[in-house]
Amino acid sequence: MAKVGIKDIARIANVSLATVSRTLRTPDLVQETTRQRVLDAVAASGYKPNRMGMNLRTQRTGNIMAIIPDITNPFNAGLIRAIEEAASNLGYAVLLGDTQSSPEREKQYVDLVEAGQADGMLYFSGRNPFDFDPEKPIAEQIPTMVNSNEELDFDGIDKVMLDNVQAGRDAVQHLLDLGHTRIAAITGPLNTQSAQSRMQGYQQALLDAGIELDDKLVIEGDYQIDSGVEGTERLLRLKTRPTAIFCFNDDMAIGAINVLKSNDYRVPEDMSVLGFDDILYSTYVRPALTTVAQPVEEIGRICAEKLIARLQGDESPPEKTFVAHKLIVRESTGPAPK
Amino acid sequence: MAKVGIKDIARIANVSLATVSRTLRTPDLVQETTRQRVLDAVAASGYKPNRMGMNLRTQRTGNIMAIIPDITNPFNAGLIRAIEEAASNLGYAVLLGDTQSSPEREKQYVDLVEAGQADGMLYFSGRNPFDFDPEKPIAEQIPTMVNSNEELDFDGIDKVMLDNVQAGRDAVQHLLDLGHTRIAAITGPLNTQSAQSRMQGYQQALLDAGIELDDKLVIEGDYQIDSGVEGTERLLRLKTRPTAIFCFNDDMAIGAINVLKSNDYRVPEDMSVLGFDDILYSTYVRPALTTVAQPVEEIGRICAEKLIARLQGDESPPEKTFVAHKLIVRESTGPAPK
DNA sequence: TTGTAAGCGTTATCAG
DNA sequence: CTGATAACGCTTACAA
Repeated sequence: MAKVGIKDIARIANVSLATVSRTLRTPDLVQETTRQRVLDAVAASGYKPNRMGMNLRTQRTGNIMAIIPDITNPFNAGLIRAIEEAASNLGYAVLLGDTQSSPEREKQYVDLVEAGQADGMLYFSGRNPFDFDPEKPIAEQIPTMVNSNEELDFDGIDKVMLDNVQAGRDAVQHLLDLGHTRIAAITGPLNTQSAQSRMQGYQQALLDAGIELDDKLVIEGDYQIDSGVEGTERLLRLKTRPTAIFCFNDDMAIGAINVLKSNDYRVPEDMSVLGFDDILYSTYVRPALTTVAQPVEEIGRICAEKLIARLQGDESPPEKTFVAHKLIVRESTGPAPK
Repeated sequence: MAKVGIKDIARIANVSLATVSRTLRTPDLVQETTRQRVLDAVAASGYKPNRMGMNLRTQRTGNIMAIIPDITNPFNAGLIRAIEEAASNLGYAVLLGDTQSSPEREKQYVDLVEAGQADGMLYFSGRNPFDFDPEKPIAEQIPTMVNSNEELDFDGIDKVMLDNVQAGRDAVQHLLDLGHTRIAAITGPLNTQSAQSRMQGYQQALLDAGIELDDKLVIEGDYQIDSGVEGTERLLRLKTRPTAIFCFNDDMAIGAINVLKSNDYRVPEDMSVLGFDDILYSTYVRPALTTVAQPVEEIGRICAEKLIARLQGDESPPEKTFVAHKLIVRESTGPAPK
């Protein structure tokens, strides 16, 4: 590309560099006729102010970085879309950091932000990538950020969270209400806060209902379809089988239903399956998935808007915003078999 | 964040700015003892070279931008993941531009690249966002780029493409082989090159088999689940119904199967359904989807590697790389009903 | 209203 | 092997 710079415009329009810059940034400060001359030159030459120069001078990039475990998970993809939408409306571009849950990759992307490649970041992991001094104020040691999905174990930053304990309770309560007593769980990785909390909700609901916990009915998954498949296969081998399976996300529930059908179980007549997230496909699976919906659009939007507000000078104390989950009853859950 | 700069390091290590920079970029040029002193200072202070300064000076950002219609489409998400993976291995970060197929958003992201926010771009749309002079060499008028998925109507850039005509033929031939003669198509948007080409393949296969084309059997979709739903509903209302539906992507096929089941059709006994893309969910839908697979991982990787090779000085003539599709027969297609 | 000039944080050139 | 210094392209005091 033939590079045309601010100097060229200045020469063509016969003004100084400053005037060109002002015409583009603060047109009011520039006389009508001069402004027009400059704009004409810009249009004629197709000049685009160079971001690198601009970024360095203004100390901002106009980028925010989203650090996320896996973009092929539809929940995450929806999140990114919502973020992208909100950010774009506010004049920011989104840098994507897909980490495949690798701590090294997480650190690597955080480094990029700390080096000024982005003005701030959205962090959807529970692993602390920083190495800060807990004695000193945290805000001064880390980049501007919002944390969501998986909660970090320190305060002093904005967080957008779901009440996963209550969500877990609600899910199990729905199954209890349908008369189930042997309720299995295929969890997420148990070193994540989301899975731990849902697990806690699961246990609380059962205990409150006077049902004894059974280790055999809890299987650790990894939020991927395959682990729903394997988990369900294991459950079906048990001498006393469950009558319902609470999967900690929809992907695993889809895997579960698949195995059940392959083995001639009717869902929900023989076995109820409950998911989590309410991804698009949950409506189209047969039977349609009963699931705990997370408000993806809202989460993504709030995250982006909150971060950008901070970048634009919002100094209010960091807060934890809770978003509401909602049980969506479709066809994959039904009364416990006799 | 307390900003520590190259100056601070220079002071602490008692060397000049230049030496600090050299220690980090070209350690070989620096004496062992000095190097150690600098590295110690860097480690102690947690110094990260500022990208903005670096970018401006070196005239590169280390970013590539991926401009894509919709990240929530699993095929696109897989593409982005593959790109991200390959780019990250080569030391590049990926800027995401989700355009929701809006021409304005496409232009907007291209502008960002032209302004130097990224070193090059991957462009997955068929709409020309440029305003170049066809007389002059194109390469000098547009940023370094690779085009894929939907083909742009000009040459002189690298492209990574599927043979959509042949893929369409193969899909229809599979249905013909099963004895189907009334084969419907739910297409993508007919202003896209991918849909046009698949359509062409569809027509060719039918004509070659001596089957007359029937406009009523062709319905324009938009690659979203809903349009598969609506398209199928329309087909079912026809006096003489088709016995097979070729959907131009898997999402629409999933929508189609859903409608069929709701209306008590057995798939594939009463109606065959064929998809395109081979997204992850196509294995888990019931019946599992017969589909034309695109090698997503390969496409993403090639795109990223090709672009980065260009950015690193590859001057070979632009080429069009073809990737191979593959018909994957699962359960959603079967012999035509009598 | 406009121009001059400093400076953002690097890297690269050129001496020493 | 190391240091001084210019330059990358832009914005923004400050001066005129």
